[in-house]
Amino acid sequence: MLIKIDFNSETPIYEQLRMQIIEGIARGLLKAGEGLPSVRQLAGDLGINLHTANKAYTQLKADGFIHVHRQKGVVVKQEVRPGVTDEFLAFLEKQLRPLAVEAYCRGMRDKEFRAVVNNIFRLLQNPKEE
Amino acid sequence: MLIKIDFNSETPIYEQLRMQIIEGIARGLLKAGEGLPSVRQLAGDLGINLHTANKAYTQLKADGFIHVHRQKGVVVKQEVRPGVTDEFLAFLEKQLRPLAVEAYCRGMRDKEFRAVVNNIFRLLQNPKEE
Amino acid sequence: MLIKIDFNSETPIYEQLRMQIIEGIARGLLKAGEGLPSVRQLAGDLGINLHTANKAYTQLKADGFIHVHRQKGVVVKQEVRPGVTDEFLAFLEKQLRPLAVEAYCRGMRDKEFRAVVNNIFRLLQNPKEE
Amino acid sequence: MLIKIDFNSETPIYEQLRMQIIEGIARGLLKAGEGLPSVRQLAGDLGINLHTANKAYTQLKADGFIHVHRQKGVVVKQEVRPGVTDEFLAFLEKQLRPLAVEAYCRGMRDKEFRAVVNNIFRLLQNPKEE
DNA sequence: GTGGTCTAGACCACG
DNA sequence: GTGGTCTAGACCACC
Repeated sequence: MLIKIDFNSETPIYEQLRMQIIEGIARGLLKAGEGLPSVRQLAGDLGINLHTANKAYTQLKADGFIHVHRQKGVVVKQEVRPGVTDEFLAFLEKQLRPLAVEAYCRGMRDKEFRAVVNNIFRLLQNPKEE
Repeated sequence: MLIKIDFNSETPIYEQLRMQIIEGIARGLLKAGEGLPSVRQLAGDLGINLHTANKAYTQLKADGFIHVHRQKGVVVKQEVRPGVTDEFLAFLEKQLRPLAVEAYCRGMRDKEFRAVVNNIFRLLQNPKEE
Repeated sequence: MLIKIDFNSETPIYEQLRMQIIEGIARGLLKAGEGLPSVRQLAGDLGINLHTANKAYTQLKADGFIHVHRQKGVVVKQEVRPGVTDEFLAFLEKQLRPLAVEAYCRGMRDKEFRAVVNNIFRLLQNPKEE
Repeated sequence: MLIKIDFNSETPIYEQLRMQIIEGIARGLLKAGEGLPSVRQLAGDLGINLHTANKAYTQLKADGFIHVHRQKGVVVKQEVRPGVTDEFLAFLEKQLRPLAVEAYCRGMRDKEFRAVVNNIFRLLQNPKEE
């Protein structure tokens, strides 16, 4: 899977990294059991610091998306994913609201907003590369 | 309109302030021409720093939501808002994607995700206080 | 509350820090809402690096023991604690087993082992300093 | 006796190996004088590195659990084990404390904690396989 | 070779 | 002043 970092983005590098790996898992580009590059290699390939790459992995590990195999290295987990907790729903609503508000204020209505959402989900369910 | 600041939130205070005022305008709680409290008063009421309140107002002014009237003080603008530009659509998609991805990865499907979106919009279109 | 770091210990500094703060909360030495020193001050006082202190705080935050108040700084949380999840029970059993095994092998029996456990719990329920 | 390695575990392989052999001795599955597989065979069977298997044996030898017989190979020792020294008690208390603290903080009380301990000991005293 | 830990110095946004 | 992020260089244990 190809990972791209936007060094000008406001979102931290380790966060971009984290999200793209999660997206890879969600879309099936990264399959359960598949190995991921080592922190050193990943950092080298992307031209970022070892610790930054490590931070992304550490969080993914804490969230149960990946785990470290003593021989295979870093690997995509197959078992339980976090799931849709009430906590997550609250988080989602909180994150979504400002976006919806600004969209509404610019004249966008729910129908158009949902269209954007649908586009994203269609992409997620489509396993081939963009 | 009542404004509430969450001091434990990760989102900066000035940002919370800004969003709540925009939301007030969107929902019609703040009408065009209506006066807003001065920076000093707002800061005092909410128990926040002067600079912080000022930052929110400055940005709202730059975005064309409010303007400063020589006599009435800070008032809500009546003119048209920026509208749904292609730029905004791209921005929206970029912000929405990581949320959708994580939701999807946790087992949420488009239907459930849209339900959350609908909830928010229903609230926006309902002019009475929550 | 007084915190002491053993620089010769095998357990990482940030882990010692984390455990002592959790212990402080458990024993009631740190009460809900109480403020904790800033990372910089804590690091300075203990003679450790800023990042090491930060790592402890970051994990405590992720586990819901503390949170960052935008004005008061780092604060002990009052709300929900992690709770006794099945995950934690499995973790506990896994950690406990090697200790029990070695104790058993040295001739210790369950009664004596429980005595040690009871001692620790008695200390926890006793709010005054050791 | 059957040995199982968890390659995803945080505890090093050689440590898992060591603990399982000690547990085997404790439970009477491995009797005094009984022969153990050679380093080569053990490593081959478990699919681990030679050094790793060797490290476990070396430590077991140093701790007086096994010894190398010129002809029989690696055998379980029959002599007495170190016993419950004050040193070991201190060690035990130090290891147990963080576990008890976290458990307590999650709402677990001594009774429940002891129940977990009892489970482990019951297993140890039961000579048949799990 | 790997990941984990610690240190150090720098910049930025927030209040 | 605070916490958050990024970079850098070093050491260690494990395999």
